[in-house]
Amino acid sequence: MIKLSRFADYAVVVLAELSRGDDLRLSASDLSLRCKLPEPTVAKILKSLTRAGVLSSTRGVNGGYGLTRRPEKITVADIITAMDGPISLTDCADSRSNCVLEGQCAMHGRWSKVNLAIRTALESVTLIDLMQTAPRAAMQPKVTAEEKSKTI
Amino acid sequence: MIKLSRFADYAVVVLAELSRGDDLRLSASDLSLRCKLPEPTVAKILKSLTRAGVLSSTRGVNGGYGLTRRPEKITVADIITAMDGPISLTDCADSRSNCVLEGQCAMHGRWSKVNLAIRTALESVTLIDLMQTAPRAAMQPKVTAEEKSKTI
DNA sequence: TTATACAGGATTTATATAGTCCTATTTTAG
DNA sequence: CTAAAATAGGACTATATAAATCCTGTATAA
Repeated sequence: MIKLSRFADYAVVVLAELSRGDDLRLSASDLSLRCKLPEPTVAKILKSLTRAGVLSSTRGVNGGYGLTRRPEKITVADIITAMDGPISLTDCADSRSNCVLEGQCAMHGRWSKVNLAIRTALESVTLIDLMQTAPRAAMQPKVTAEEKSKTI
Repeated sequence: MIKLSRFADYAVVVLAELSRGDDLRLSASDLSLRCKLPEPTVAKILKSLTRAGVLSSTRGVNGGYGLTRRPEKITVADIITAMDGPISLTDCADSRSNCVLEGQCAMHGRWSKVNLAIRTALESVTLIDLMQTAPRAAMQPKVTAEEKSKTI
């Protein structure tokens, strides 16, 4: 299905918040509050974005996350790749899951044109483009952070 | 997730078979045999493609399916739309599921650039393009038609 | 040296896809 | 006129994937 994963959508919201620039570094719990998204989920997203090199992290007291480059240099392709792995319409079939190189199996051969077209499309839109059209709301999670913390 | 649905992949295989042009019309069972895909699945795909106007159908004895236009006029976007519905990274959130018009809700506004870019990319590749790179094999279904028909 | 905050993995839960099957309708052949 | 062949459409079930949570470990600064 050609659908955005919920994580990728959340990631945009989180990155948009970090792009506002009022604070240089924000912790996972800060971002959870500001974006109104569940903290465990936000934490997971931040880790993925850090591993992908989109964010840098600082441990310890007053630690947190910050962008490694300016928002106009962060593309939708970067974000989706960070959250869901390489952008490819087909994850190579069955047993030969070590098929990473394109042009090696029939599937990749057949769909490589399409994959390239999609990647190019996603690389052409940046975080700035996404921020200009809308403020900061995301697909709502099934249970929000607030509801969850209302423990009797 | 930006992944092709299995149905969309199967559809390409089936359409490729119909594009060979040796026979004008082929039945669901014919296509199932030729493409080595389970018949119920093939039947379902053919129905969807017919409803979408990519195929025409004829009922009754000697009936079957045929292309409504030449393969170079059938785009990947046509096929994916037929199988999985409109190409949009976000199916509009929650309750307001009757939000069909873009620009009406924040989600669509935010992602409309990306949706457009992807649609354009998928419209630029035709069935002919897919056929030239690879012959006719698809992601394998978990249980193949042959195995299933080996009923003791 | 203790509290804070990130790192990474394991596990459960929910959702959406894939696959199958059943009944109705249409059409041609005999 | 009847029977067989073929599509139309929808309902149901199982399964795979994604989402969400939780737990343990490690680094850092006050």
